[in-house]
Amino acid sequence: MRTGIRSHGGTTVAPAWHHPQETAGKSPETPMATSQIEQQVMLRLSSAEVRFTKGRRLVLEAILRSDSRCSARDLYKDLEDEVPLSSIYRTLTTMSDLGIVVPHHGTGAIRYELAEWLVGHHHHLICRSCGNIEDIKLTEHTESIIDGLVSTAAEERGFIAANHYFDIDGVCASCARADNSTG
Amino acid sequence: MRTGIRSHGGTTVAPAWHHPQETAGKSPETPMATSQIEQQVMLRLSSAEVRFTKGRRLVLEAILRSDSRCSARDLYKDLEDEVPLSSIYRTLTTMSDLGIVVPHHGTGAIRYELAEWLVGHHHHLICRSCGNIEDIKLTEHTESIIDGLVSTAAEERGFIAANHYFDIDGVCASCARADNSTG
DNA sequence: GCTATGATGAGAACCGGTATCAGGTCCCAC
DNA sequence: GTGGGACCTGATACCGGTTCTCATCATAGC
Repeated sequence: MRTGIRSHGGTTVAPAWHHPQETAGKSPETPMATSQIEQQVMLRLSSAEVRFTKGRRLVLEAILRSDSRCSARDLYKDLEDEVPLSSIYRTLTTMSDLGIVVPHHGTGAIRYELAEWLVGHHHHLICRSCGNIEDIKLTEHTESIIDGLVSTAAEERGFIAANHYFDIDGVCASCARADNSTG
Repeated sequence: MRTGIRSHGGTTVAPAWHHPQETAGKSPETPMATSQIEQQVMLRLSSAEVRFTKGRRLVLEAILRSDSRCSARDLYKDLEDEVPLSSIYRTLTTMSDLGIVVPHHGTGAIRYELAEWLVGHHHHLICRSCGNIEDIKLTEHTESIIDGLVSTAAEERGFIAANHYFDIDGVCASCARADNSTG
């Protein structure tokens, strides 16, 4: 676990947390426009001497098109006979190592979403019933309270905090309604 | 995803979030003693009409012995030629459905830890470098602040919050030291 | 254009987890 | 105690997601 470097028979890059933008925990107040995101991704790829090939562009565009986090298979559905599944996996691994996308390990397949430095800092409402995950942005005031709690808890233990997860788990509005009406 | 009921060729039970102790989000201030946990687990199993067999007892004891969250394979290492791997998987599924253990999907295998109603509410410091996860308990005051943030964020969106995750990701003290000394 | 290096594509291999099913165990009624 | 039914176990086959392999292709630099 120490090195964090994976190969997959292709490009080998440094793990995400070696990128200053991640560890600083800074992310834009408002998400970037799609074209701007593509620019930023190209920059990061080139700074890691990784080519922005057709396959990688197609995968990135598919991720941008999809409104929620997506698995390799989801992307493959979108990109069938344009990019083979193995290349999608490879691209996701590369982009994850470069901190462009973030993997979410849950039930079933790993799902990826764009990193916070591209789409802005956010949290999640996770529905236990339908499994849906809603992204939420908290107010600046709330975030500053959370930041305070994080730094206190971390500093007390000699831990260097880089990021925090503040996710809420429960039952979403529509499932709660459905559950009420069916008993 | 709706029903949450899995079979696995064995016992079929209601999913964890149907148990009042979970959804109420209440957990003891201080963790129970081992024997007391075993008592509580027996109670929950019997209330679900699931037997506390030798295999299940051995798996539970192995979980109690291990100081951190463990995977089916970890337990198998401990219980080799006492409980076969397939039975360990089955037991973990059963206990997870009954809300006795909680699965953590991460890199690699699913790792299980005892549910909060048995070991108390806690949060995590996750080291990106060595992968170690440290359990931390926050002060009552801090928890009440978090509870406030949770209910505000949830209520605004018609979401019924049952639990929250407040985990901090970064570099642990020992990895930070190692990283400094090696450059 | 040539060459070194990186990237791709197809498919095999791997691995964690689940399903199947025969056989064993336990509980309860009689 | 014994017979029956429900539950549980153990061995193994199977499945789906992911990674590896390797031949081939593309690109940048000379």
